[in-house]
Amino acid sequence: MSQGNAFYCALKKKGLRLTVQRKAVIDCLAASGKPLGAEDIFLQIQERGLGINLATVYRTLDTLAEEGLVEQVAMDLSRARYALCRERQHLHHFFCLGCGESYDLPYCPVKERSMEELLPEAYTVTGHRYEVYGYCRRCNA
Amino acid sequence: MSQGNAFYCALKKKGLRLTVQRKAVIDCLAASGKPLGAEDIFLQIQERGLGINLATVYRTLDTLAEEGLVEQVAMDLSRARYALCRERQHLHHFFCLGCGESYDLPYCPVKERSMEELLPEAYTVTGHRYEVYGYCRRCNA
DNA sequence: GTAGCTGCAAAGCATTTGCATTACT
DNA sequence: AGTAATGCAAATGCTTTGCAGCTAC
Repeated sequence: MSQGNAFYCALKKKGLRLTVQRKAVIDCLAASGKPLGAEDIFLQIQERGLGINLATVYRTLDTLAEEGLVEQVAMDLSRARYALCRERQHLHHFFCLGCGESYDLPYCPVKERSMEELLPEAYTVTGHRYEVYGYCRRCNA
Repeated sequence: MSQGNAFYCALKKKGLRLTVQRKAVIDCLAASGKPLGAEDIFLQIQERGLGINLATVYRTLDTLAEEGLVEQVAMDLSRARYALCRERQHLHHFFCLGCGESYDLPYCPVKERSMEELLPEAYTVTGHRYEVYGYCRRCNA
């Protein structure tokens, strides 16, 4: 409820309905510090006592992604993970291969060096993905 | 046969058998400029008249990936793509959303700036992913 | 000769879809 | 009221697996 408010508004502005299920998905992603898979979201919502269908979670994530409110993360190629998009900073993560936690990377390669100087002429860049893998402090012990 | 030779040797060195099917998969990836999915590889090998089973393609790609000879590419999260690893330069790609072609990126964010200066202390980096999406010259018209 | 591979067919999962019902606006 | 969204269950599609037969070494 708290942090998700901006996302509620964004949905309404786009003419989409603000349902209990959509709120729940947004809240869940907002509460979690790390990217979540559809099943994770489904289970967490159920734990909170709210009923929701897995198919609805998938459809909601699809919708949010289309509206640019959520982004797919490649961390684990065998299942899609999603994270809320933040306004100013890009979504770049460090993933701990030990505990699975993720931490924000305060660095975006595309921001630092313009793509134009790296690509042939007449190419257009519309997006990018940048993720780093390794072990966090705790798991290094 | 041509470019894949180094990969044949690598397999043998690791005590793995050099079968017709494994050669075919390596050759296919070496011949293609862009990352391929298992099905792509399967079809291309069949077109060349060689028989192979899809399951074998998957198993071969798994094996090659375990040995560090092949890398999964995140381009399309709905199906895994693979590319041969090259010795010196990292695997970073620009993907054209129009025609699906991929072009090598002559730039690696991790090489340019050491990760240590960007991450908290006692973190270890073992790998990363960096991919750029957009439109190539031809598709921009 | 023998362990490692392959082929085949069936199983496993994540994700999607069709359709009737429900509930935002 | 009307339409978009949900639930349910079945379908889809990529990927994996068990097992018997084959083959590289």
